[in-house]
Amino acid sequence: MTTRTAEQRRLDARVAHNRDLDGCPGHAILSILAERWTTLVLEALAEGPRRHAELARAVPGATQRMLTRTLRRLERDGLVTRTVTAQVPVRVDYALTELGTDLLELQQSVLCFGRRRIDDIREARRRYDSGS
Amino acid sequence: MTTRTAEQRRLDARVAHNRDLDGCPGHAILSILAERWTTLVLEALAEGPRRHAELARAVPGATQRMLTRTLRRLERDGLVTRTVTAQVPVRVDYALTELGTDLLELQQSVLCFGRRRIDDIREARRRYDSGS
DNA sequence: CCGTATCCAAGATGATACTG
DNA sequence: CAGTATCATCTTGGATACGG
Repeated sequence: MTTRTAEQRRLDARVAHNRDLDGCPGHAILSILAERWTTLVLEALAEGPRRHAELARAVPGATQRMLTRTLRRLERDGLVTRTVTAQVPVRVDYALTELGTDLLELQQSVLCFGRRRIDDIREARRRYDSGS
Repeated sequence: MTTRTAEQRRLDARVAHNRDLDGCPGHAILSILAERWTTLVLEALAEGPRRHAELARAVPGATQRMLTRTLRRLERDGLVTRTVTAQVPVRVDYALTELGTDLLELQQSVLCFGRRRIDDIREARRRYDSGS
């Protein structure tokens, strides 16, 4: 007896659907870009390789922990390279890959859209918040 | 005596920098798009107005709570309109605004990028994860 | 200089049950 | 049909201190 309730069918649909979601290329990209420090780090690398300490200065909002974490993820995703030079103290350089440069361009489109439309969004929020 | 320690100066810089960050148009857009159900709801509305229940069917992954929450935020941001028709039972229609349609186009660019590059990213992840 | 480990707060999401 | 309320869980991000 396969008497699944309507409730059960809905749950199954959700599970299946969520599997699809995780495979969506769009969401993969968004989850990379939307991480708090990703965009700033990519921008800081736009004009050439930078040492860890230089990036820390270029992105003063990030704690060292978050900067390192962000860089590790970008490296894992093939967006930046990490080069360690053995000296005392150690030297570490980061640079954009071709893939990283490509993503940076998309990031610029998002920024352009934001600049073009952010006022409309903020205005809508004001109206909504005052209306209720 | 303004003897702020270097530690204190760094903290101040972070605070100031983070204020700037929150005002960045790019991050505002990304925080909208990156919410889990935003893209799917916008897509479901691409071809015309939909009732709440129709959206629930179009986005089966979302619970009713999340669907309502997502729609409320999109409404607040001026991306969709919400129209209530008094009848029994009540009828609620959602539709994209011009601003919402505009954002949907940006969303398509992100999706295109993902489709074009996702394999490179996944390959990079495999390499990274196997290498370490 | 560069990175890691620990602890913690806040927000996002989800499960579930209930209402006009 | 559409929405709300409550509670649990997971993920992000931040503070702080320590290590090679």
